[in-house]
Parts: sequence; structure tokens; C-alpha cells
Amino acid sequence: MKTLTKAEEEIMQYLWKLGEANVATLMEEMPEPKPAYNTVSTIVRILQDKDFVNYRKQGRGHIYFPLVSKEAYSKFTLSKLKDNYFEGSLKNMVSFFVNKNQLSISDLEEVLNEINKNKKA
Amino acid sequence: MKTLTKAEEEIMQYLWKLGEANVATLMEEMPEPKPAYNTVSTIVRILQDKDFVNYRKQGRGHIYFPLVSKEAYSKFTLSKLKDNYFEGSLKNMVSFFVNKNQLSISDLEEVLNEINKNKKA
DNA sequence: TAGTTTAAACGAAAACTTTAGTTTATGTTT
DNA sequence: AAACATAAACTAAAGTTTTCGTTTAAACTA
Repeated sequence: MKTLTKAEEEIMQYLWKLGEANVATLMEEMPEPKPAYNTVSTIVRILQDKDFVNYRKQGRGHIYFPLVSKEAYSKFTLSKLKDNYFEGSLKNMVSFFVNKNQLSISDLEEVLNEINKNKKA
Repeated sequence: MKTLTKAEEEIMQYLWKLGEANVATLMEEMPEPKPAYNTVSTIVRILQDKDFVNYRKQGRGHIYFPLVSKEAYSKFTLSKLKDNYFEGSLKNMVSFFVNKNQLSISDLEEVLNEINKNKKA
């Protein structure tokens, strides 16, 4: 999977949020100062080249939608982070959170409980 | 904290690994095809500007060392990932790992055990 | 201390990313 | 069907990052 540049990733975030959108809709979502229509249009086309989006035709325009899910891309990104910063061990990564007190033990227990709950159901 | 570009981050990885190094040592570590000496030298200087490294003089050269720890930078990077992909919730992030079966429940329990062990000690 | 060597600093070319104007194609309206 | 409107495609300029040749400075050597 190719990595996304900053501008590309920003557009993907809107597409993931919206599910699908044409360029005008994407622009509506974006905060001021909005980029030019052509700017967004170009980035979407680059995302097409990178196989991150595809489109269906509607009227005279295109409606774009993600080919790569947010999940898949976050998994990919986390995986790189894991390899580069935690010797490839996810366990190390989770331990890191807890040790940094960004994640409490009760949070962790809660995650476990939810999983066990789902198992029973 | 500034974000690092690809080339910058790669050099930081070597500095974190080595603790400290001059440009020649960094180059030794790098795989073929090695970049030009000047390339590495320039990147290190950019890292200086960004306050990621400092140096001490030795002989006629500089020995560079990290000012920002690998931990601090991974925390920073993970934090952005968390905000952009998990609605700012680390718990969501950990749940994601487990659901993707990248992290087993026994791993998670192991993390908990280790923490509890450390508490007692 | 003058000459030599080595490494950092500088500067600029090459590659890549971002932005947006112009052109082209295709629906839409009259 | 011709004129019009709209949006994608193309192109290129501007901005950033990466790469490395040249210059400058500093330490070592004779």
C-alpha cells in the first residue's frame, strides 16, 4: 500500500467520514480558508492513481468513494509505527500506553470485559 | 513538536539506536546504496534546526545525539494517529488491535499481570 | 606557522508535493 | 442541434524535501 501525503490524507478523512462525495461536497466540509476547486479535484485524481478511491458517474460529474478503508489504512500506519518504534511488538506498544498513564488499567480491563461479553453473546 | 520528514526520521532512528554518532558512523550503519556524506550531514543539520538533535565537538568534527527521545516522538506520533483514526480514544485503539486479532486476549492479560506484578514490588 | 586534511556550512539542482489556471469533454437547456 | 454550464483533465507554477557539489573553517602535521 502506498503512503499518503498530508493533503491526500486530509481528503481521505473526509471521504471516510462521508462515505462518498463529489468535489463540491468535499469542499463544503472543509474549513476556511477553502482551497480552490481544482486543488481538491487534483488531489482526488492522485488518490485515484494510488488506488485509494474510485468513482461512479452521476450527471456530469463523478462521485468518489474510498477503495481503502479507514481501518485498513490505520492498520497499515500502526503497523509501521509498531515496527519502527516497538520492535514489532504490539504488546510492547500497549504496555507503553499504560506505562505512560495514557491508558488506565481499568480501561484495559474494560476492553477485556467487552471482548468476553461479545464472546458469550 | 515539529514533525519529521521521511529522511529525517530515518536518521533519527539511527541516532536513537546508537545513542550518539558522527556522520561517518551514521553512514556505516546505513544499508547500500549509501547516500553521499553531504546528504547525511545536511539532514543532521536540519534536525539541529528542528531541535531534535544537538552535538558535542570532538577533534575536528561533531558528535550528534538526540534531544528528543524515541519515546517522546512515538508518543507524539501515536497521539496524532489516535486523534485522526480513533476519535481520540486510546481505548478504541487498543480494542481495534484486539478485534483485528493482531493482539490476543492473553497478550492483554499478560500486560495486566506485568503491571500488577510491578505494583506489588 | 604554512600546508594539508577533514568535516561542517553553504548553495543550488533534482525530485516530489501542493496549488490553481486553462483547456477539453460532456451533460443540460433552449 | 447550438449555445451554455459544469466538472474533469491537463499543465504548469510555487513550495518543500532530498540530494550532493563547492566553499569555508578548523584541527592536525611537518
